[in-house]
Amino acid sequence: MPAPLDPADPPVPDPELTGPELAGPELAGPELAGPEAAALAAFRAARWPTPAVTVDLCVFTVLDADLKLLRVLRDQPPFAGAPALPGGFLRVGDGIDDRGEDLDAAAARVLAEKTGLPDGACHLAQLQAFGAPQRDPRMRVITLAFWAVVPPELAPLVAARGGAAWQSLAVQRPPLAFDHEQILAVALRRLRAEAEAPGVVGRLVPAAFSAPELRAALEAVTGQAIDRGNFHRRFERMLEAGAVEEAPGKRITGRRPAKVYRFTGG
Amino acid sequence: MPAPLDPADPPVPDPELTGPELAGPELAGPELAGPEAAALAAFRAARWPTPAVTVDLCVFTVLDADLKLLRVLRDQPPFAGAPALPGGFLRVGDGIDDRGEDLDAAAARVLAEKTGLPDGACHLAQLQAFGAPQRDPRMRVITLAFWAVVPPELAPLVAARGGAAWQSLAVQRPPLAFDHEQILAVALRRLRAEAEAPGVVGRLVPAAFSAPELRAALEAVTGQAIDRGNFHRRFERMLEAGAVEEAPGKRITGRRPAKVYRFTGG
DNA sequence: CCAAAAGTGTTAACAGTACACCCATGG
DNA sequence: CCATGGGTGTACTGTTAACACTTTTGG
Repeated sequence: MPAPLDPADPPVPDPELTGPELAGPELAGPELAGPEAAALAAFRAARWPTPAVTVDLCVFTVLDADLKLLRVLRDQPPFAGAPALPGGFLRVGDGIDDRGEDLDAAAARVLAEKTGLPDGACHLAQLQAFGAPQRDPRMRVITLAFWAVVPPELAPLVAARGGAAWQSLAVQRPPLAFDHEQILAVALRRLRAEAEAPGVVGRLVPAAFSAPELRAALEAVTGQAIDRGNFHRRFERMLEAGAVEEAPGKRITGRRPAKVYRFTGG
Repeated sequence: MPAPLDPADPPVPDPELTGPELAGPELAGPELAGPEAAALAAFRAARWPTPAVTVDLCVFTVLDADLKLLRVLRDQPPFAGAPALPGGFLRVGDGIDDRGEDLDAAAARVLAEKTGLPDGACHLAQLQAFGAPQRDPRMRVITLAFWAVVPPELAPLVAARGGAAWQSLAVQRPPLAFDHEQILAVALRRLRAEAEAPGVVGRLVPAAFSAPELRAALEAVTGQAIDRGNFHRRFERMLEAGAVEEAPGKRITGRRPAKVYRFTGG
């Protein structure tokens, strides 16, 4: 079971994260009148035990026809030294007046923190929640898992930042900490299922790409070979549908050069 | 945005739900020694603001070739009197020694509470988390949405219990409270995508069913007509694959009786 | 010229669509 | 006997898989 908790792991109470406790009665009242006010105050005064909520990211990219995952190395126990998914706490504010950030915004923020990439450059979508009671040995932590795809041209930029690095998924590797292997398995299924969806397939290759490059990227993602001829016809359909268009230039590979294309915004 | 909170809505602090606050330093230490103990204690002592976490269910059934949703009526503001998805709080225990229940277990428990149905009789799977900051006007609440399919033969049993009732999705209806319409939309997409998956299709019809009944159920779920002849061939493939088998008896409908089948456990 | 990779074509099998037809039953 | 609906067949179409062939390049 995982909690990213990242570099500034547990014992560093970020002033932005720590605030007044959740729903203290003395914080109860914003501006509300009528019969609802009583119910509101009572609702907030009742203290349910609440779990810690984190966001974990499965960030993928395809480099050199090889599917890679962004991983950090934990510097705190538990699992100190082990690789893990990048993640962070969901910002909740005080829960009453300051409601904190949306789930998607939290994922985008963590992604930006770990990669330094501008928002919108990557595909980012929610996977599901993971919350087995013992998934974090320290306390009850529920994580909202997201998956993301970073365009190959941007991938080298993220490695420069501290901690994070690209790990090939095609080779033997040490297991991820917590239940992150389980999360990765679900994310991989989702990535494969949606590899050809608009918004995803466009991030598997550079902005300008050749048909063989796209085929190789899809092969890297799905893990199985794609017939060249059959793929070419699928690609021609994408051309006719207007999903891709020819781009200027040619791809020089040492042998016969290939035409280059780009995905159309629309 | 939603928080089910259900009959026993906010101001009734369930003794099973309320416990010591999360991660008080005085609760820090179970049995752990070595250098990890310090980090553990520090981690637990640091208090992050945590959101309330609930579980909301989109429970479907097909009755009389009509797709229906299980809904409750709220008896507390906000949205008093409005229909809503059944739901409840995730049990977390104290988060340290008592870790509470798994997410799937929470969903199964809420489903059992609202329907009285035995576990395993229904298909139940996680959808995703919904947590827009203002989805509940009272405070920050994150809900883990699940979707479920109840076999038609068991559906009449649930209406007997308090509050919950089946609402047809084919007719005009008042909107659900909070963001439950948004959750329902996602759940419907998922139901339609997985309607023919094993474990789902078997819950759309009674244990003994005729081919036309299954066709009608799928039509009710997807909302569009299915050709009889084409469906028959698909059904024959299911027969040959061993997914379904003939059952004794005939379906007497007033016209020509139809053969009855049942889904095979394997 | 040759190897390698890009690009093109051919074919069979299969699944989906649309529609026509027969058969069994209750009234 | 007849209307209704269960059950069956057929022709057309589009997609996929498998594989052979041609073209273009660098060495």
